[in-house]
Amino acid sequence: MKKSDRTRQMIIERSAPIFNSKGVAGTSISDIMEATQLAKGGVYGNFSTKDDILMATFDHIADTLKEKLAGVTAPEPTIGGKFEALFKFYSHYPLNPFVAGGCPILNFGVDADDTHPELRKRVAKLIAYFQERIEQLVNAGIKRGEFSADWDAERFAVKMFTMLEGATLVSRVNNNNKQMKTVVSMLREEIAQHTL
Amino acid sequence: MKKSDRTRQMIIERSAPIFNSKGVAGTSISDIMEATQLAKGGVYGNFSTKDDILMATFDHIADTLKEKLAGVTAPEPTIGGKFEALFKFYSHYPLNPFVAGGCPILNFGVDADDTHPELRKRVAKLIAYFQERIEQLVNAGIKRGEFSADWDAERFAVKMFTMLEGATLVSRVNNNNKQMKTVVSMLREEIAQHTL
DNA sequence: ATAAAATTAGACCTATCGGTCTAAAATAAA
DNA sequence: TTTATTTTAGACCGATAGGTCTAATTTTAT
Repeated sequence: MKKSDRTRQMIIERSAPIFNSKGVAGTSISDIMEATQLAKGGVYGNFSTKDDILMATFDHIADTLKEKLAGVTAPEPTIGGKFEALFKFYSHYPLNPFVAGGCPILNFGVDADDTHPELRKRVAKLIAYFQERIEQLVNAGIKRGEFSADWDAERFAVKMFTMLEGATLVSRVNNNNKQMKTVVSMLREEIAQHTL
Repeated sequence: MKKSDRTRQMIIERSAPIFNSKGVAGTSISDIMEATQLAKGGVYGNFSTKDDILMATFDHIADTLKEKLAGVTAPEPTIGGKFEALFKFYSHYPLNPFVAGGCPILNFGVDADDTHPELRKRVAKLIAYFQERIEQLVNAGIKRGEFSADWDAERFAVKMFTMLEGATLVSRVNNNNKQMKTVVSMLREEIAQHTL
C-alpha cells in the first residue's frame, strides 16, 4: 500500500468527527490541517477540494456505521436478540455516538437537504439501507417463527427508524438520554406484542 | 412604533429562511444584506453581531411555530379533531414547512448541539413546549371522555414528537413525503386504539 | 419648517476562507 | 546507493468573512 493511501485514510478518519460536529460550512481546511498535523500541501496533495474530502469522509462514515451496527447484531443468534442488542446500544447512543458529534444521518441529512444535492442522495441511500435491514430482520423473525406473520415489516421499519432519529435529536439537544430510553422501551413493547 | 423596530423585524423575518436553510455557519452577513436590501450599516445599526441576529431570528421562529400550530388546532372543538388537524397538516409539512428550509427544531437543534450552547438551550425549551402541548391534549381528551383513562400521555408525547421529527428528516432527505404519511397513519391508529 | 435625533450607506479594517504552486524532502525502484 | 518518483511544507493568491466608523440621509419632535 502506498504512503498516500495511508495518509488519505488518516485525513478521512480525522475529518469525520469535525464535519459531523461542526457541519460542512462550519468545517474549514485549517481545522483539517490542525487535526491531521499536515500543511496545506499535504492535504491538497491527497484531495482536490474540500468537497472531495467531504464526500470521501461521508462514504467512510457510512461504511463505519454499517459495520458497527452489523457488529452489534451479529453475536445474537435470535432475531429478538438482535433487536434487543440494538436497543441496548441505542439507549446510550445519542451521547456516545460512533463518530463524535452525534448521528451522521441526522447531521449530514439536515446539513445537505437544502445545500448539497449529491450528499443528500448519499444520505438517502444510507437511510434506505438501515430501514431495509430492520425490515429484513422482522421478516427473518417471521420466517423463523419468532414473530407473528401478520406484522407489517415495512411500517415497523419506518416507525423504528423515525423514532430513533427523533430521539437522537431530542436527547442531544437535551444533553440527556432520557427520551431515547423511553423510545427504546416503547419499541421493545411493540416487538413483544408481535413475539409468539 | 419607531422605524428601527420595523427594520429590525424585517431583518429578522428575511433572515429566518436563510438561517433555516443554510445553517448558522453557512449564513453570511452579505446573505442578509442581499435579502433585506440593506447595506452593512443598515444591518449593524439594528444588531450588534451575527449571533445577535441569529438569536432574535430563532426567537421569532419559535413564536411563529407556536402560533401557527395553535392556529391549526384552534378551530377544532374536540381533542380528536385537534389531533386530526395536526396530522393533516404534518402529512405535507416536510416539503411545505412554515419557514423555508424545513423544521427549525430539527435544523437549529442539529446545528446547535455541538457548537452553540445558548441556542441549544432555546431549542430544548421549544421541544419541551411542543411535547407538553401534546401531553396536555391527551390529558384533556381523557378528562373530556374522548380517550381511555389509562393512556400514558407523556409517553405518547415522546412517541409522537420523535416520530414526526424523524419523519421530517427522512422526508426531506428523500424529497418525498411518503414516510411522513406512513408515520401519520400509524399515529392515527394509536389514537384510534385509545379513543372510546 | 426647522432643529435634533435616529438611521443608513458604504469605504475600510483585519482575519480567514478555499485553493495554487514551487522547491524541498521523503519514499520507492534500480 | 543512486535515481526517479511521490509527497509535503509553506509562501502566496484573490475573495470573502464579520465587524467598525464616519459622513450623509432620513425620521421624528417641536
